[in-house]
Amino acid sequence: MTSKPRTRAGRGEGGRLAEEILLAAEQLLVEAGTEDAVTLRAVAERVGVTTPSVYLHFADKSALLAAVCLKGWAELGATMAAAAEGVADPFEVLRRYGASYVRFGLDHPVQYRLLLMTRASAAVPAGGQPGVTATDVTAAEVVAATAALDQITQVTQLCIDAGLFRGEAQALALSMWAAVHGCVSLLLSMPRFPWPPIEEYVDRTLRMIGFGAGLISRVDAPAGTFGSEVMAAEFDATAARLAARRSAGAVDPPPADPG
Amino acid sequence: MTSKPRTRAGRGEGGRLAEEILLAAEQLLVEAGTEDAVTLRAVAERVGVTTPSVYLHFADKSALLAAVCLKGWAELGATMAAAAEGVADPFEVLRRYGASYVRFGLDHPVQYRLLLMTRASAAVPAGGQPGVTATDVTAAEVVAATAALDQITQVTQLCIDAGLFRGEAQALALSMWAAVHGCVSLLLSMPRFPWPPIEEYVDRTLRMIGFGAGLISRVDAPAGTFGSEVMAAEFDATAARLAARRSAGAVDPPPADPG
DNA sequence: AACATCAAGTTGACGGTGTCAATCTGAGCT
DNA sequence: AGCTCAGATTGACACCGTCAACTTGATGTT
Repeated sequence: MTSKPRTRAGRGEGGRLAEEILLAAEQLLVEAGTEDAVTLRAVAERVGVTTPSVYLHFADKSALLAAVCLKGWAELGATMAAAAEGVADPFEVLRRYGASYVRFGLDHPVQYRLLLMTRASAAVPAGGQPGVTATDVTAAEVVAATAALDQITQVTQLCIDAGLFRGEAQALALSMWAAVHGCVSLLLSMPRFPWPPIEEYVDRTLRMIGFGAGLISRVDAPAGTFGSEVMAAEFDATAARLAARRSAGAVDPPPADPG
Repeated sequence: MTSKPRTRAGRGEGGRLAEEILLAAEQLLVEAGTEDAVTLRAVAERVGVTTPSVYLHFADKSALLAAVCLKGWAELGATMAAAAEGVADPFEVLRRYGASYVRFGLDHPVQYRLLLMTRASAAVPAGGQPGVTATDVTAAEVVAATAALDQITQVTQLCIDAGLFRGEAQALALSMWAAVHGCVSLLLSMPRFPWPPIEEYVDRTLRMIGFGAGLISRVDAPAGTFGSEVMAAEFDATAARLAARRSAGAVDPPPADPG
């Protein structure tokens, strides 16, 4: 079964196997598209090593899976940043962050589900350094997950500074996170549901939560009430004026196709 | 191990065990808080029967788990309806639907996760009758999941009829679903994250997505653009007028504490 | 009341899983 | 050349979901 003879690792170089194991696990994960295809035996065989050897480098199976997820999530921050590069308008940055967040989730469905759609990954992000030894991943795991949130929070703060939002950046960001995460989660959980075109769905959700953030952060309605009839007329007037000023060219030109 | 002697079931009455199995599985699920505590052996022992007997009533383990989830989700529709009973304002109904949806998810964490936070439960809700034989649950599973969505969609349509929203009800409802589901999913996935008070978090998210729905459904900005500076002033003016009219008592009185 | 029927339930086993204690082995230092 | 101990293996354990073959007993019929 084992193909390569595999020269044994030297004294200090034991960590080499760790990387190979990580890679093999990741391959199995994306190939099969489900985490229960990632068997310690399958991983070990692919690397060309016996099963219990995995335990020399990972505390247990869940630690291995966590490490795999972590590896994928490292890209997200950079991806989001790249999607918003050169964009000055913080509101537009927010939209692009959201869009690339969703795209990332759909591109890495298994990792996303493992990290953010399972029970009780540890949390309290205080002081968690990414100095991950591939064993105490549980702490670093949450750091990776909240890194995206931090990025969103920062841009939200910029929106506040620009006078577009009001209130606490973190609070607004958490709700926007819920919206984008909800999109990803639903799309992943119900792939056969008759969704509208994904891009439209995501964009509509982003505009709703974004506009909502702008408006709600200025309305000091008591928590727990919506108001109703008044709003209809008010929204109409606002929408009309926004459209008018928009067509007058007072804002950023529409960006190129967000591919 | 088996406590009761268990009189054998009669000819046509084989379905009696099915219910007991279902109940035992549900108990194990909520007691342990995780689905992998629900072992066919554990379930069988709790009922007082041997393991393979389960297969006489459920196709396999996943069918059993699906049936358990289904049982829990049956309540949701009624819960949502009850939460909005006697409320005339469709916008307020929407808020209460959302709040009770989230509350339901947090109250049934395991069932919620199993049904809406795992991979690829079947879909295409067309014509799926809830005439569930406890075996072909996969179809009825999705019916239960989308029942809540349908309820939201209907009230969204009422909001459209009332002139509060514009556009396609289903599309708006899907985005609002993403927001509330996102709240539930995040709260369940990261219980140790330093969340703000849950009620505030949920209410804020609901107001954001609700206001956003009202506003965005009237702004025909090209998809993929947000606009920016203009909005700030516009939002200020809108918020001020909304607050003024609100304090003039033009809308529904604030509801009692939504407990 | 005796009997045959066949759904309801059991027995025993298979292959697969994560995990671990005990053991071997060989690369690198002395 | 030989020691050392990190690196890797052996063999086993307990548990899992699942199934084919078997037993049992409540029921409808005679």
